[in-house]
Amino acid sequence: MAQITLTFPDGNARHYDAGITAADVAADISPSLRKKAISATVDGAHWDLAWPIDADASIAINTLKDAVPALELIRHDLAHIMARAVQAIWPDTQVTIGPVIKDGWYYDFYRSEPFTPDDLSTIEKKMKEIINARDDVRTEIWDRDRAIQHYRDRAEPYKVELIESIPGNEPLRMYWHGDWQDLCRGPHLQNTGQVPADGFKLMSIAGAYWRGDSNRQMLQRIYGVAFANKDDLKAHLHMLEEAAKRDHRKLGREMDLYHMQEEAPGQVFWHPNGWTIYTTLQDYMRRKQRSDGYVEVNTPQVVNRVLWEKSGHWDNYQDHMFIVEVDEDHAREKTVNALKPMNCPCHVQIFNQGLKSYRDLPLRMAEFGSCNRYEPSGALHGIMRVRGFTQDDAHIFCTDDQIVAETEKFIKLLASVYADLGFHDWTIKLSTRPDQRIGSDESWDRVEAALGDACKAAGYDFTLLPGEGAFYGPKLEFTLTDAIGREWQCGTLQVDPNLPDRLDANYVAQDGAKHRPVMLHRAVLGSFERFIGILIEEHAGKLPFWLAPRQVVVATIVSDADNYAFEVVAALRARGIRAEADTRNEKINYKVREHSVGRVPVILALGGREVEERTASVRRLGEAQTRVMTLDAIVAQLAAEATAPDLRAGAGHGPAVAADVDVPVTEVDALA
RNA sequence: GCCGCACUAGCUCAGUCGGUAGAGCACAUCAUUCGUAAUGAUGGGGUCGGGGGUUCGAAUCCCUCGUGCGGCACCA
Repeated sequence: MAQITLTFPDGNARHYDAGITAADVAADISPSLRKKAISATVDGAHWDLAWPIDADASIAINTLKDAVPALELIRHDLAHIMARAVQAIWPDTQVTIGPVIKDGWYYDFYRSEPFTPDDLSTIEKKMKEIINARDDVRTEIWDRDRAIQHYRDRAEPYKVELIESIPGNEPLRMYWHGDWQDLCRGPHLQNTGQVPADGFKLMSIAGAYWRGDSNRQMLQRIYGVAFANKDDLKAHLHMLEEAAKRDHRKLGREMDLYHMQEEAPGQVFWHPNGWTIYTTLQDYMRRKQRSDGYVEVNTPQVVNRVLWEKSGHWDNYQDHMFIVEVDEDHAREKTVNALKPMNCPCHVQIFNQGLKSYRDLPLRMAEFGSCNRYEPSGALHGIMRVRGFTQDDAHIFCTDDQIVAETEKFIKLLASVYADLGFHDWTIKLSTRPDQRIGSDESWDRVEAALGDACKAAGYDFTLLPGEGAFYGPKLEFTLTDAIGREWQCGTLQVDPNLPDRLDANYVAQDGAKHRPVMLHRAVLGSFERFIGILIEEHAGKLPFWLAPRQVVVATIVSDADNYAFEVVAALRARGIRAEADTRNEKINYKVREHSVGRVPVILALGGREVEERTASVRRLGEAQTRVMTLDAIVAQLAAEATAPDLRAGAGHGPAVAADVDVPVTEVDALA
């Protein structure tokens, strides 16, 4: 028997017969380790204790104290334990797949009767029985035919299909605890008793399509979360409760920002407070874009279907457009229009007016474009996914050679905006060529590389989303996360050589001939609606002072201070600060609480002393401490804080003055 | 769009077995002039999401439509 050398994390090495299992290695170290062990890490791979090791390797024995492998195994085996529990309670249930996900796992079942929320506690109880039974985990290698026959005999067609779709002809690993069996590549715990029985919770039931295909059977998915112990579970559940308090839908009501109602599903009724955030953000973006060399345009809302047919959207997205029919003069055929679902075809119409020269490129054409898309009902989500929204949209018309530089310039603009708005944790995803696409592979190679290079040049990493690009070109997605960690695409940049072609855009190049420009579709915020939703959740409603809809409330303690309160409000408003007086006949405690709940960043309290001394007691949101300051000092300080970041002294992104000067793009470029 | 769940006063929620709807906050009026997260009293407020059905009788049971929530699918 050949000998192998296994090296331990402390650098020591031992020699064993080839084929020794990780469990035997653990036993060789100590009997207690053999008992506590859950798995091994062999040359970096997560290794089942029962698997043989055939060659020299590094090895580490894992116990429940090793968080990464432990959580992986706990969650993984809980998926199997849950499937066993479900089949024990409802034997007519078919099992499909059950992977580990962030914080837990899910398992998809087929059963004719729906699971109810009450069933979750029944299943949990059964799972705890299985854990307490401490059944040993056992695996066997089967060949495919035997496995397929087994699942045919058991009337488990989903498993049959699963095996048949596994490429190659390799044998499969079968897995048991007790008399329950599943198909699984492992690794696994030694026995079900190694799962902490009080560290998991079943969370929800949901529908999910078999194999993610909406044309196929809808299965029932049960989600669970699991941690190494009860305290970690409790901490996780507590975090979810805290996150729910930051939900923009809840805060939107509490702060009186907006509402939505049945007659206009997926569309926002902005209230004065919310609209203040919106317009403040829009003013800011307008300045940022102008100083970055964009020109701003505005295009029609209702556009004849002919343009959408030319652009190709009618074929692909007709069902997702709001159709507007007009019956002029009772003509036999009504004119069919669509509310614009995007701005790009209209921007090409502007580009196409007159002749464009290569000297005009890159031409950066921006619009705060109101769009309407008939999104599927199930997709709507607060103000984050809506049917009526406004993009901070722009299209950069440029040459192939300008793609890298323009993309890098855009990423820098986006990074500067996100930093100004308090976001430091965002990610870039590069979506590459899908199966169904147009254009040559060489062209895809070139453009995908251009986007990746631009990211690196701007100093940012990205992750790949293979096959997720649009049919005409790759895209960068810039994602932010909401209160409970769901990711939302906000910024985007897409390379599109197709639309200029379909809409016959061209420019005259150095050679005197007409050439096609490339279009970069790009947005920093994405939609104002979604971005404001994220902004609210990120700041838990406590927006930066310059964005806060109600910046200062001047609250009187006695009615003798009323006139001074109006004077203070007037002084603040004279400096552009959003201030209002609260002279109601209420106690200061009451006023402080109400405006704190309403997320007003600064409360100025006025009593007899303050009237006397022309001061105010300054209370910042979230701080119990107050500071008495003179009125002049307060006005000066708050006026400074109310200034948008791009207008502050030393703001790094382009001269603030230039923002208001109307100059052609090329000249701004020269300035930049 | 699909699966499941929900919808009761402006908001948050209670409402037993089918017997004619309640609380707190908010709002209004009055009293109170108060020093940093809820002063007290009184009062008004409801087509129980819409429609249909079962029943002597429906917030409650059934059907249907709408909207929302959690997922899935979708996201030009």
